[in-house]
Amino acid sequence: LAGKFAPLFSRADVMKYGQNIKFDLQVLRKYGIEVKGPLFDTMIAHYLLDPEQPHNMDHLSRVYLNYLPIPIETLIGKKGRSQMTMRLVDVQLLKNYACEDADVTWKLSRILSEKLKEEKLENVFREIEMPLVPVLADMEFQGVKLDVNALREQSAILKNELQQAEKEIFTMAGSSFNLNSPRQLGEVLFEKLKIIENPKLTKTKQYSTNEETLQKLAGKHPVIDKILEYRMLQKLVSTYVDPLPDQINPLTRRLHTSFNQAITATGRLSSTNPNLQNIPIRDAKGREIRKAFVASSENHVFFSADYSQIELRLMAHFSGDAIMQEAFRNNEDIHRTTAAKVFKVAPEEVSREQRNKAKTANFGIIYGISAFGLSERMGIPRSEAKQIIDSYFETFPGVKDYMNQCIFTAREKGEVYTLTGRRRKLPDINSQNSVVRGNAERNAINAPIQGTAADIIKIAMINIHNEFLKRGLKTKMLLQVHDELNFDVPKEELEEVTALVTSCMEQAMPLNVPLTVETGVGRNWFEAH
DNA sequence: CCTGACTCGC
DNA sequence: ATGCGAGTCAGGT
Repeated sequence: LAGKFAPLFSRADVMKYGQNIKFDLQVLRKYGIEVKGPLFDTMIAHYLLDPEQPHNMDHLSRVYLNYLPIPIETLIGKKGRSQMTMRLVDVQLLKNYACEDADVTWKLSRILSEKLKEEKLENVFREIEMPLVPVLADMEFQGVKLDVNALREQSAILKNELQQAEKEIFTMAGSSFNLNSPRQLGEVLFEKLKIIENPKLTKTKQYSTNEETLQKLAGKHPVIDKILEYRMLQKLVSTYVDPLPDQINPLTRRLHTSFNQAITATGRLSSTNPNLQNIPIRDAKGREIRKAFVASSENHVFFSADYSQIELRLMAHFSGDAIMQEAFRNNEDIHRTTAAKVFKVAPEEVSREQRNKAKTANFGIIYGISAFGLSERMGIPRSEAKQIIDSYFETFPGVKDYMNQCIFTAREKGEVYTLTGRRRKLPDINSQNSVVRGNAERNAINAPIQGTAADIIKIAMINIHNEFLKRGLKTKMLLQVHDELNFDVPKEELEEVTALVTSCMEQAMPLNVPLTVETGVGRNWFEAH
């Protein structure tokens, strides 16, 4: 049956409609059918119209067609052990379901297509989101090779350290308990050992034992450092080292993530099953895990390319701030330059501490931070934080104006936009509740920046994918981590691919500051990054 | 099966 | 009380 439709699917002049059409592409691919040409995904169309709403078909059908489709549960049962597969469903029931599914998708597409046009979202839909679908499908299909032995070795070492830490903690605490239970840990620390007077509580009145809280208590009792060590080791083992090998597909022997294109409020992708966008890097022990993400063979290398400071560069672009733009045009170390200007010292006189504070301030700015937040983050008094912020805005007056402009636009339009016209609605921007309103104001500043960065890397991915195809390269794009792309490259293609990827990423969108890309290469992700 | 606390990434 | 995500575990239903 699939064969009869194959010629239609391969026609570049026929639009293919679907709800979550990446899934259909992948199913058809299993039957050797390559789908070509323009796509229309109702899920993604609705995501662009209102990213924070649900995008499942039942919801869309109810809202736009005033119709409740046959729930899939009536065919295959509820989720869980007893759920059947589509193959086992009576063919007459399946026919009704499938035809209705196609009909609802088509009817939705008529309505959503019109709305995209009316709301000036057709361009980002047609030129970015739809062309990205087959790119992501290819990346997911390709998968990444995992060195299982490397992880097994790490697992053995970490579990030893974990046992040792656990033993020492129980000795210091004078009893055993479930260390993975924050509640039990809190009772031991604050009721049994009584390490401080008035412990911080969570919103549900439990003792707070999170990392930030424990860091502040580190000097009070030697057990605290051990607990922090235990937490780190436990996280590495239970989230990465042990589960990852179990998620390898036995047929392909690769790890295949899913990239979700219709989840985030800002336009970023997200990654699940497994999430390969949060593999550890900051901590040395965690970073070792990246050694297990390897090139597909001895003749291939793992190649990584990431944007340098893309969000701050976008702040410089949007704000038009002359000082910040100049720093990027001269390819300066932006945190050092910021520190020099904010603390009024020569760039070469900037201390490590000053640079770190400037770095925190730069990130805080993108997120719309307050003096309070900055003081917490830097571990300094609020008055000092306020001085830094004042000095920051004196240094970069355009940034301050731009931030106010974002909030003004949001109040007027009830939404904010990225460079491609992608939008985020901000219904709370005029809320009477200052907490709720403050949140919307930070979104108004952050969403255009984070969202434009997402637009840019999506454009780069599409162009890179097309160039690979056009030039007949065997290199495969594997992973996207928000400002970074990773590839499996045959050694003989490395030179060409490095130039091509760098160029596609740097030239993805013209801005009034340059975008720069840093690349790395090695046998694995650890070496490449 | 759900929620909260926690911790990993950009 | 700085933005955006996902996974694990405990502990409750």
